[in-house]
Amino acid sequence: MFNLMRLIHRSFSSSPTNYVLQTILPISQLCSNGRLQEALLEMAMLGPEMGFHGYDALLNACLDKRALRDGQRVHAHMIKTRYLPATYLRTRLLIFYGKCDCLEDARKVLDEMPEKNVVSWTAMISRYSQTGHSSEALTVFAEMMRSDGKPNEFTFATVLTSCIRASGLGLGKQIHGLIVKWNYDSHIFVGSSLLDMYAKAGQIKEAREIFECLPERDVVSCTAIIAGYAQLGLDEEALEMFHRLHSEGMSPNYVTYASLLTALSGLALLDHGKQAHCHVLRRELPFYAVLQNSLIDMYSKCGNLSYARRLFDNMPERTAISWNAMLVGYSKHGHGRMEDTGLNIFDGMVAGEYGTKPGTEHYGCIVDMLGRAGRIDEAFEFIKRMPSKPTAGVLGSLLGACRVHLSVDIGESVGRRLIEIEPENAGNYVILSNLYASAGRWADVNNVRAMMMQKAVTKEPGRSWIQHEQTLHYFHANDRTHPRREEVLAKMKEISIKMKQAGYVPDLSCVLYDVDEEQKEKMLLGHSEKLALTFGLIATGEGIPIRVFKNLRICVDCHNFAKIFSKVFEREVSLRDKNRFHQIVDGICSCGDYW
DNA sequence: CTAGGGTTAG
Repeated sequence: MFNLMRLIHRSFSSSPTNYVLQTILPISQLCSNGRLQEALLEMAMLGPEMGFHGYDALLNACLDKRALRDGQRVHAHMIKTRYLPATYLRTRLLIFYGKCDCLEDARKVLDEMPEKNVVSWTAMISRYSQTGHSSEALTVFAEMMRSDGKPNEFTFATVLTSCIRASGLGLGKQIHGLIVKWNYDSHIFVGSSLLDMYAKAGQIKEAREIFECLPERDVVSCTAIIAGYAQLGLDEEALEMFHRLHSEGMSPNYVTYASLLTALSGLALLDHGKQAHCHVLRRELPFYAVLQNSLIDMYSKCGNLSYARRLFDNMPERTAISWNAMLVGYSKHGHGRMEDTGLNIFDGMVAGEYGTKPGTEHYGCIVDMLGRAGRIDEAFEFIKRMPSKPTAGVLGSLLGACRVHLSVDIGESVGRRLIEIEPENAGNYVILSNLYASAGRWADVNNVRAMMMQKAVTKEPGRSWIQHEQTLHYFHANDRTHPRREEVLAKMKEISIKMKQAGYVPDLSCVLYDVDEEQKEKMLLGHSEKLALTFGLIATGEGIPIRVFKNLRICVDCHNFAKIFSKVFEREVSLRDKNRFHQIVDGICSCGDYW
């Protein structure tokens, strides 16, 4: 380098163009030595002779430091000296503004470019998409297509991520068509973006197919398919793909672990979750908030609140998600009981104490809270006072509360309304018919069933499982598939007698069929969570806690059964259902029977 | 010069 400089010096020292040596070379040297301010002083002394190299060096230095002010001075200098930058330099300017989060300025640079190329278009699209401005990203993409710009693999990889967020799968499919037409579909970046799009749209089969057709796979594409499954609650499939990633010789990174943990929390596999945690620590993967948040969630959903709390306390920086995960943990474990505090906070919001007025989601929280506490009338009044139309989520949580607290009238009105809004959601029909059943209104039960059949809505079948020696043992209601079902049934007969002696009274309102009482009792004993509990008693040694999981919400009768079970057999029982954790010790549940 | 996958929430 030094020799080269001397060479340049010798050949140009007497030439009129030796400005390169005297001015621009020092500027780029100052820039690369991090002495940006001095370089800017040099610039101030010069006119248009700054030229391409001078501006390029300065802009690069400003970009490195994200020095917005300084970059603006460079830009101003170009304008003042009437320098007309070429496409490359304009693109650098665009990227600079984009990375400094000045999207409007970046956009202006793009608009004023006499000739745009793929890079300038793509840089703009990518900045919009990375800052969450999905529809703007799509607008720029559309403009690019209209003005005959030809997208490349970079453009496709980036634009697809905005499709699902801003416009739905329709546009995504059209772009998919272009990708196939121009042969970018086997490109690994484009492919992982594509499969991610289909997965996020719920079309996991398509996503899997794209994944399988990729000529090569890497951590990112594997993580995309794992995350896709995990986000849809297809936890076993997610685990399967995680194993595949391993067996194909790749190493998971922190994003992979975050998604893996989602799947593990879904199945409540605490031991595997701990293992994943160990791997993360041993491999010294970056401990970003994303990863910590998913660990907090995993521990809390797997029943280990104190670990979750320890992680939370040790976080150097918490995001909103960390707080949510922790709060959800407490509330699912029944440590909530904070209706009055909640109402206070809400009133404070209305009074403007927190700088934000309550929005739909806050009204939703209050409705949920009141509903769980059995204050159904108040919750219903609250919904009427909401500033906007109540969402299906809010109505759904109130309907659930009506079921638990047997408020038939309000439940009926909420349920009917909900079915109008969400006719495809099987849960709505099921809860409404449960409610009718508990009131003995069998004609209405049949009516709702008929509506369900007519609209061909199907409900996810209820099942419970228990982990034993690295295997998950699944049970359906009246299970006929488990290899040890005979043993379980025999044991069930035996324990039901002991249970009754200890005060278990079957809650017949939990049966959804109009049959005689003896039949009802039999049906109750066939519930999947009871079968899993019984299996746990057989399979594990004395005094070992039994942990059962259910994919839907646990029924009132099974909850009661489990409480007495824990007392009679001196076992700690933990029951995790779709929404909540029930930690039962000596007949007392952590939820305080507050669902 | 420009690119893909991520945690919570009835």
